[in-house]
Amino acid sequence: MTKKTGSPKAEVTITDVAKKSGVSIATVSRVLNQTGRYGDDTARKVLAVAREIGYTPNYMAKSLKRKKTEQIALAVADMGNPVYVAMAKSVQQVAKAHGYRLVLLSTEALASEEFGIIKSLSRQYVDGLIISPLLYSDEHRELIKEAKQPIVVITGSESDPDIDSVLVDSSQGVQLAMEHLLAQGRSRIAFLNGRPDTVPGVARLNGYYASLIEHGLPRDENLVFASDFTLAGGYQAATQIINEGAKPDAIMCANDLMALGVIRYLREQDIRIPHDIAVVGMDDIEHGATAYPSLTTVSLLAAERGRMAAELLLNRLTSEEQQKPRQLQVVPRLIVRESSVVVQG
Amino acid sequence: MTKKTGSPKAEVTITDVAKKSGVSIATVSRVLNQTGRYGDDTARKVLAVAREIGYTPNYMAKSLKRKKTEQIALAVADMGNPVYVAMAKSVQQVAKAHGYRLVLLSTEALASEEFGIIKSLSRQYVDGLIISPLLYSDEHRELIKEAKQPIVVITGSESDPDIDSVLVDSSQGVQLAMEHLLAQGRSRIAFLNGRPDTVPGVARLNGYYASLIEHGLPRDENLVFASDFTLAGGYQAATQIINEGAKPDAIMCANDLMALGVIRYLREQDIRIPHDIAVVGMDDIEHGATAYPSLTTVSLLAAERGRMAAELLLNRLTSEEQQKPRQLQVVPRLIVRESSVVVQG
DNA sequence: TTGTAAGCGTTATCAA
DNA sequence: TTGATAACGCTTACAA
Repeated sequence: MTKKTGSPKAEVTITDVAKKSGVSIATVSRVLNQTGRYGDDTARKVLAVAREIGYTPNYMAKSLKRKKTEQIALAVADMGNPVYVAMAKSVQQVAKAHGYRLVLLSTEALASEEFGIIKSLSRQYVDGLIISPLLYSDEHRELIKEAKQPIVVITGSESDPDIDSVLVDSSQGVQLAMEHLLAQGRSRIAFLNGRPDTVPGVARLNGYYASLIEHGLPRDENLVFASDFTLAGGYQAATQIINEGAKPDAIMCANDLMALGVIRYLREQDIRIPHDIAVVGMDDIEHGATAYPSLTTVSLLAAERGRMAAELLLNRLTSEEQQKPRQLQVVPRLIVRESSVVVQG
Repeated sequence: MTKKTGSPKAEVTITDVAKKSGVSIATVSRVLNQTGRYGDDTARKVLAVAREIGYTPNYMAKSLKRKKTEQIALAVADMGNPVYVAMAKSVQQVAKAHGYRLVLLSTEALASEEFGIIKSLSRQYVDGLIISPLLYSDEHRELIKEAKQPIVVITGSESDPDIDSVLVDSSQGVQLAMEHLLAQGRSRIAFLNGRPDTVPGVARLNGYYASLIEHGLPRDENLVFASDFTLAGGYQAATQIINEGAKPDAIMCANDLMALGVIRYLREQDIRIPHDIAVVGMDDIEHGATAYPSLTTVSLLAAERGRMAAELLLNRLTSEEQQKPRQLQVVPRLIVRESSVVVQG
């Protein structure tokens, strides 16, 4: 009997193991899952046969029956943003500690993808989902409530009492940074937003306006810019900010990636940071600390939020009793580095 | 009839739809999948009912029957490394174009995770896998050949003719960079490796030694360092390189992330780059172009390799005829930026 | 055009 | 301690 190379390898099932070891499939199942009772000899035999013929369980069948996959998913807008990677890492830790695996889903900032994931969660083969949606409309919320699997949302400050959420008020974060900039004597502060039609986009812009009002500063639309939440987006927007003559003495960026792009452009133009223009970001990604000059930023505690969300979700998944939805909150923290304070001397 | 809030939502199945619309489950299936023949009226009715009672297919059952999930997985060592993100993005594009979804798996540089993924691929609920393993032992290869689902490996130059692979000789890449540094008049070139027990670690170190030999340079073990393939790893190693008195005039880093960490430390110490020490990385991540000074690097065409691997895999998945395994290769490219050439004037 | 029924590979209940 | 057997929710011959 020869094995035809390249032919689709036949699936060896629990039935094969049962036949070859002369027991019933029920017994094989019990031995393999160490459930119920079975004899020592039987176990040895079954295990040996299973190894010999290369049995490997079919998880499709298994989870169809058990109604669980022991996997959770994390859906974020852009894996290219280190802040989401940091979040993913802490989610993965928690998941692993509970015997769950993490599946990463990148929506590429597409609302359609977000919808798709929520709508047919079972297609992801997971028991639950953590999602940090870029868009969070009523429709999103409706879908989330109707979902058959537990979902935890990581988002801004607008919470829905019926949805498990981990919140952070990034508008407040922007205000923190604005205070700082103002305290440093900056007065023409430009705001570089990411996509303004997104949850973070809206919140951060609002924070900017709120600061202006609080400090009795004029609202100058010529100082407001928008681009993508990316390095390239920041770089590209910087060319605009500089060349359209807005003449700011500081640029408040909606995230670190953009801020890094801005720094790059300013440096290329020999504009001194922070002397000529101060730059502040948001998210506290590792590259910010490493940049030159190092980037002042506002931490939104991504890792912490990931951990909280994961614990919330796993608690839902593993605990028996029905608990009502919970909203957890985290508060932004300002991290001052070189890009915003002029060193005298 | 009241809906008990918070109670586990009951799964609505194809049977419910069938009952409520007064047809058989077979018909429902046909309508929902637009397969076989069915009457227009029936279709309308079924669709309406399905929507009304919120039917959503159970993918577990579906793929148990059909033996396909229309998903593929990409397993990489560290999602925190932008080079893998770039790779993931191009894989995702190809996958999407073929109607497949991409599931991201991060092994956190753990060999055990890599093994686990290959061994029980069915647990990932995917039809195929692309893996860029940090370790690639005989055992890895054995497992890959025995796998029931197609696997494509993205790795160095040591190919196995029985395994679909996308290769790049990073040793050659290091040599390219070394030529460049030597041409710039550097003579005490330190090598900062990542984990030396990994595929890239071994290859890159070999490239370094090969260059030395080729140019008749002495092999000085005091110039060889190793750390993690991360930003923090690079930073930490730089403190060693500088403080242990190796006195190099250039540092060849095994990847960009490490190089960025090195640059950070050198700058903190007011060591001029490239004047005092030139720095070169490898991978060509976006942050390298943005760094200060911008980073000379060697592109290993990550995006390109991702695309090739994805196409190879999807071809396996969708084409009927059995083809024999293929090995594709890509060649490294030097990208010269500020960190390695002194500008005169 | 539709329905019946046989699986897909498991787990789990119930007898033996 | 073990074995039949009925699900799990779906697709797909085969019949009607």
